[in-house]
Amino acid sequence: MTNYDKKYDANDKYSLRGRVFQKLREDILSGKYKEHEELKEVAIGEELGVSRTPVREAFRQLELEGLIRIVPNKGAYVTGITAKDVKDIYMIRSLLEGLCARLATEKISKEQMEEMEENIYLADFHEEKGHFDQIAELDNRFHDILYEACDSKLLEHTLKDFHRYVLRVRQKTLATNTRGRASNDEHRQIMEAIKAGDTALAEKLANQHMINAYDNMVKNGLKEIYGENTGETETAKAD
Amino acid sequence: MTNYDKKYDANDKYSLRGRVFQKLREDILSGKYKEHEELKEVAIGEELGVSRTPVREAFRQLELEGLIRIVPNKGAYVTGITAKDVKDIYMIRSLLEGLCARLATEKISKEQMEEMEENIYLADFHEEKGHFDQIAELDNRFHDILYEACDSKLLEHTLKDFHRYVLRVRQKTLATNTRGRASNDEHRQIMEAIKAGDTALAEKLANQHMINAYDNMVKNGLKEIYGENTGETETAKAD
DNA sequence: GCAGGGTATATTGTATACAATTATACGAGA
DNA sequence: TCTCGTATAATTGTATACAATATACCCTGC
Repeated sequence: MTNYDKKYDANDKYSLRGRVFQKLREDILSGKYKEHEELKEVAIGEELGVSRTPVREAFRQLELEGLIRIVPNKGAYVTGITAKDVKDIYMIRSLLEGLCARLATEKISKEQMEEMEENIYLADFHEEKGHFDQIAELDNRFHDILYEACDSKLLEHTLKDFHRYVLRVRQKTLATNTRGRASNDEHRQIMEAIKAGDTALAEKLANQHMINAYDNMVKNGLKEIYGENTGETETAKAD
Repeated sequence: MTNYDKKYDANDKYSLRGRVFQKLREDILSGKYKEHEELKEVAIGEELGVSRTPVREAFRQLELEGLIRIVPNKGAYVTGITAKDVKDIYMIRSLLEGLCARLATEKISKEQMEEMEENIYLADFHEEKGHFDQIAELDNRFHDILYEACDSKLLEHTLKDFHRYVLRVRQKTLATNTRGRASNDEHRQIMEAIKAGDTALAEKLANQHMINAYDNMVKNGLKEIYGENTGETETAKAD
């Protein structure tokens, strides 16, 4: 939750535990393991060529990240994510992204500002070309820059948690071309407010950005398809 | 992070791992293990009469809760909590407690409402008697009621995380008699706003409650004594 | 045929053994 | 005396063995 040092993160990619953790998280977020699917220690271990020990430790971490649920003496199950969860996350994120934008306005470095401008420029380019994967990638990156710029490890970590969590929605909702452009336009406005040093505006725009993103999801049938495992693999803008 | 079911929480108190986890968390929060102290797997294991396995798993959880930091192949260290961490937490909590109060206004059950009123009544009583431990206990409970009443597992879990985390401050700051009464008065106002169904007021009051709590900490020398391990054991109102 | 119980099996929980890594102590050489 | 390197000890990382628990199936009795 706090005091994170990139070099020694729990996601330590050099230990077996860390690799198992990352692999499983990836596979859950990408939809390889479906909701409510049971994860068996030996099966995962054999698949990755490791013993149960690192797998078990990875499970404990995944549980605290909310990706799986461990029932004592029974098993580990991929957690479901409900429409209400998504709604709650966006309510929370709306406030916290606003706070983050406000702080970032005062703390952002020159390099971060430049990367943010470049990000928006590139997103425009890929938008015209219809490169949806790159757009999604840049969208994620925009928010990560913002998180890093707020100069609060705690807020950064909290927001990254929520952001990562909501990425699962991409497995559930369809891509909508229009949102890509709208989202990037909102990013640009936020960036300009930050550049202009207008804390209040930056906060307000970031608040609204989340509300818009959520509204877009609802419009695109979040509620209808939720919890049904449509097997849909198309990516959506999850912001 | 979500979908928590009390019965099968990670804090599972029947497994050794769960007990070790709770014990260590308690000991860190209570100050038995000081900041930057190294926790050795065998030592902890022997002390609690268990092997390294459950200790290691507990460590992984404690790390994700931010209470310790694990350096690969080196050791586990109790994380420090800086004055800036505390400031950040209160900024975040100010927003989220506000959101929570707003949601609770619409979702609170009759039983929760009654417990909240009783809580305030009892706090008044203990305030007059000077029962500081009970006041602190009731203060914590007030917030827990609020968290449970907002009808959002995610928000509840997030707020409880932050709340628990900030309890460590009690090891660092002195008790102030005046804040106890002021805090309870604020609780009463929040409760009355919720009871009256005034969402906007409830949110605003909860926002301000956090700001006041933080200001009080700063006044009482949070910055000065922070990170110095004063060995002070007196409890403070951490709200 | 069905309900209840018990045994077999699968799976997780814990302990221990072994490997890899890091820290420490000590001595040789400059 | 200082520095570097090597050997040794301490500690964590991983694998495996064993224990406890839950599940499934079959068998028995009605």
